[in-house]
Amino acid sequence: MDLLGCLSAIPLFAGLDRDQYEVLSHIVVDQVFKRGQTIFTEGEEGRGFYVMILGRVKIFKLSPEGKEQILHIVGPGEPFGEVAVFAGQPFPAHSETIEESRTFFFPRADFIELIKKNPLLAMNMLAVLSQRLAGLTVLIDSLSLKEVPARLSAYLLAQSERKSTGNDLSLDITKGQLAGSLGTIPETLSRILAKMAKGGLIHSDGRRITIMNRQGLEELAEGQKRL
Amino acid sequence: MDLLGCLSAIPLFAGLDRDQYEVLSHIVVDQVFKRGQTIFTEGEEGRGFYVMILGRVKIFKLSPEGKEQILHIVGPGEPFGEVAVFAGQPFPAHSETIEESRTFFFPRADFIELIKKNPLLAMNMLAVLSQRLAGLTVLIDSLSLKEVPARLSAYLLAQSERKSTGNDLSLDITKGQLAGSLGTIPETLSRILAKMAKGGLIHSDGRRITIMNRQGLEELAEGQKRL
DNA sequence: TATAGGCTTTGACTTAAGTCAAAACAAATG
DNA sequence: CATTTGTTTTGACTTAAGTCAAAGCCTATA
Repeated sequence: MDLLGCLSAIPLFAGLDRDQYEVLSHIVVDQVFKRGQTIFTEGEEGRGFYVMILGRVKIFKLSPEGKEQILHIVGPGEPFGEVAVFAGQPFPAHSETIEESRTFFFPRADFIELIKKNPLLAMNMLAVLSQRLAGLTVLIDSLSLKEVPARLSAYLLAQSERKSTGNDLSLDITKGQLAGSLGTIPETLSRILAKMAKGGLIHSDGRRITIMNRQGLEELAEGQKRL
Repeated sequence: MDLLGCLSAIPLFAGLDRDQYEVLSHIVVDQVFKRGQTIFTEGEEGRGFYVMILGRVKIFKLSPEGKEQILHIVGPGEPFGEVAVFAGQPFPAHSETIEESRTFFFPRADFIELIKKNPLLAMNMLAVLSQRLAGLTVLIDSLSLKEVPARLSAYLLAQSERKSTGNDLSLDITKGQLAGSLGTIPETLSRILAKMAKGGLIHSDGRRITIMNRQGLEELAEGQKRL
């Protein structure tokens, strides 16, 4: 797809006028990555931010022992790496593609110029950052105050909601990545899925999962019941 | 202190000119709270945001069983509750004063008008949100990838850094609140402090703590050593 | 200064979830 | 299609941190 077409499909740039798209198209850097490539590393200086055009990246923290906590999986249309642009700090996390990807890179200085002249763009960016903040808040809540079965239930319910595919859903990430998103490890995830299946809450076959008892899952997610 | 004096001491409003302070002073609502008062509740609609003038509030999540995870303790000069203004979502967490406090409240609609006309204000707000995001990122890292002794060590080191009072420091929150900030409970915190003292890492007497072995604490914080 | 309420500590016990190791399964590539 | 590489599952074991209950401390105020 052409530059302007891509740009106008990005919610962050919604409502901008022709001139502004023009400017954007001049400062943007079109990039392609293979699966598993690092886009930036925690601690690295942020020279700009990215918008995902096609594919997906994981944004994650890494422990010294190599355990990953995924903060966010970024899909098409979403920006990432913005924090480093505005906070004047290095990137606070790592990012790596989980599939072949295409991104638009916007150099810091140019973008700041642009945003200073476009209140709407500034408001859009404030909305994006605020939503991310709300998102991390939910993650903290779940890591600190819920146990793994509750987190997994919430994830499955959210997923079936988002895709509105009834009670059937197919994981769009590996179970290892799912474990990393839920703040646990693959072994534990595996055991809990097995337990949920045994308890008649779900039916699980590889990546396809069917919700057999939605209310049960909801109670688990709320912490009203235990597995 | 008078309105304008207070306003000009707030980093978020740094660099604004006289006219803009004038406008701010007209839309601001000066509020006073006693210790332990709720300012807003998770899920409540956000009609505006706050800046702390004097005192402190805790921003926290609550589990069904009543356990608290503190996201942030807001002190003088810092804004809070901004997410609800820009994300068009309800407040994502609770807030309650931990001491007698004075806040400035800025109603949503008025403030949005103002920010649309002031690129500098927008940039300042972007910086604030970005820093918060980076902060939550660190919290997630520590909750998910570190154990309690490491979190506590990091906290003590950061505290002694921030106050640059050598190896002596005095906790400025209760141990219960500290536990809530570290994602644990008072009993666990108490035991770990006792263990650290026994191990010669610190000396602890009520709220005063002396760092006896800084390198040891650093190793603990990094996860290179265990308690 | 007595007393009530909130903090903090300690002990005994339970448990969720992690580690380590190995097998079983998929799936990707030459 | 065969083999290599990565992912998922299972089992046996360990452990950090939580629960519950009780006692001990502060310290604020009446």
